[in-house]
Amino acid sequence: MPDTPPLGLRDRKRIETRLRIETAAVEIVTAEGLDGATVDMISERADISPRTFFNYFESKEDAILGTQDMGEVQRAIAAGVASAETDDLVAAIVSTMFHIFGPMAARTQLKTQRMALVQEHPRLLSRQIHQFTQLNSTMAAAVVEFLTKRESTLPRDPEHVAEIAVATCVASVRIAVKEWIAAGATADIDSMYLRAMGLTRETLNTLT
Amino acid sequence: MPDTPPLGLRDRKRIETRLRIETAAVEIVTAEGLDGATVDMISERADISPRTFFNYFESKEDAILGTQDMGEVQRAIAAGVASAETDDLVAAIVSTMFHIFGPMAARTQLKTQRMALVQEHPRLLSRQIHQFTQLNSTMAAAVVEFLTKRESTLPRDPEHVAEIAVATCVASVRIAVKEWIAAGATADIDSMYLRAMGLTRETLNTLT
DNA sequence: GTGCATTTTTGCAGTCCCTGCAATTATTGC
DNA sequence: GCAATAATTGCAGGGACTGCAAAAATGCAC
Repeated sequence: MPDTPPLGLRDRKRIETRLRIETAAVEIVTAEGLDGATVDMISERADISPRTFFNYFESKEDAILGTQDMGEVQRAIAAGVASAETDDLVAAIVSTMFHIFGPMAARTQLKTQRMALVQEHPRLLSRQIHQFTQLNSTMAAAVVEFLTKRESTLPRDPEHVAEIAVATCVASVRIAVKEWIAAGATADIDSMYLRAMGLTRETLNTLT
Repeated sequence: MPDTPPLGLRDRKRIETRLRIETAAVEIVTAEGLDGATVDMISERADISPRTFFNYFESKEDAILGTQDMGEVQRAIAAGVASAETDDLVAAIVSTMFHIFGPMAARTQLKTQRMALVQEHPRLLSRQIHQFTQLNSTMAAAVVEFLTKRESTLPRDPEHVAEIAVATCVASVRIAVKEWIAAGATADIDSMYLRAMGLTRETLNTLT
């Protein structure tokens, strides 16, 4: 972790502008819908020229989703899963996800609105899923490590089983988050975690 | 299953035109890259006007992916899952997927090139995920119907459990298909089906 | 502060994707 | 052949996005 170097005025302005664009994008899309919001509108509210918009983001969708620094997150998740205290794989995966993403989801107006938009617009969801694709394989690798350490009998194809296991848990978390948003994003994070766990268990029950 | 009604000239031409567009799209993108291929080029090679292109496909990406009318597929899947002979939910989902998609996966030059393109261009992958998202919710609804009919004790949240169950099965099928392609797409479909079932079982075992 | 190098912002022209509309052409059932 | 229906097409236009070069802002010496 390199400590923050002192930012000059230039960099501070750049960060602030970026945030202004993200905020404007989320607000306008919330109000006007995904197709109703134009880059011109967003730029105007963010107080920049339309051309500058594309200096900050490659596409309208990217601005709405904001920027994810996935490298950091990936390392954290891998470490979290592999070093989980429990022997329960589901708990290891789900709790790690909440430990990593929970703090990021600290309720700012921006993040909450953004999550709602992702639920609402499939186009955004698929783009986000795509961003998360790399993350899934990282998680799968961590799960393999988890299994190698704890399970006396490994499944025949640890890697593939791990991928499916991750898919299952991620789906549960996604649903729990969706419910959380639908309920107004008021409940605390812990209850969302418990909900995701419960859903997974019920599903496993139903499938076996 | 309604037996094939005799197709008139009109319908035959439509099917043929659609195929011509898909082929032209894949060929040109293969040659020129995703951004180098324009709708105008594709239309010219397919011998239609650019405007007609958009009568067949919503977007350039859809033409490359060869998006079938998902409505048809969705109805088939819903019917397949709901009317499965088995009481095993996993078998119902996985076997329905293979029954619907198996025949579509017959190996052609077109399909092989298409799969390569999807690997190569993240944007196409993103779009494909989008298509699958719609399909997933249809399947989830069918699973709810399945559960309502067969299970004496329904889970507390049938819809959500169904979504997670579908995610799990779809992930298994995806892996089985990936293996199949990696192995040169030579083995028969049935072995792929058995593989997907086996993977799911192993995963459920590991998770519980 | 002043001057100079670097970075950022901006306008502009242009390409491409995609849509609605209305005219034209092709197929179908009679 | 003739009307009904469906497919194709051209056209006008909006919106996303890019390259380029001018203009403004910033950083850094002095």
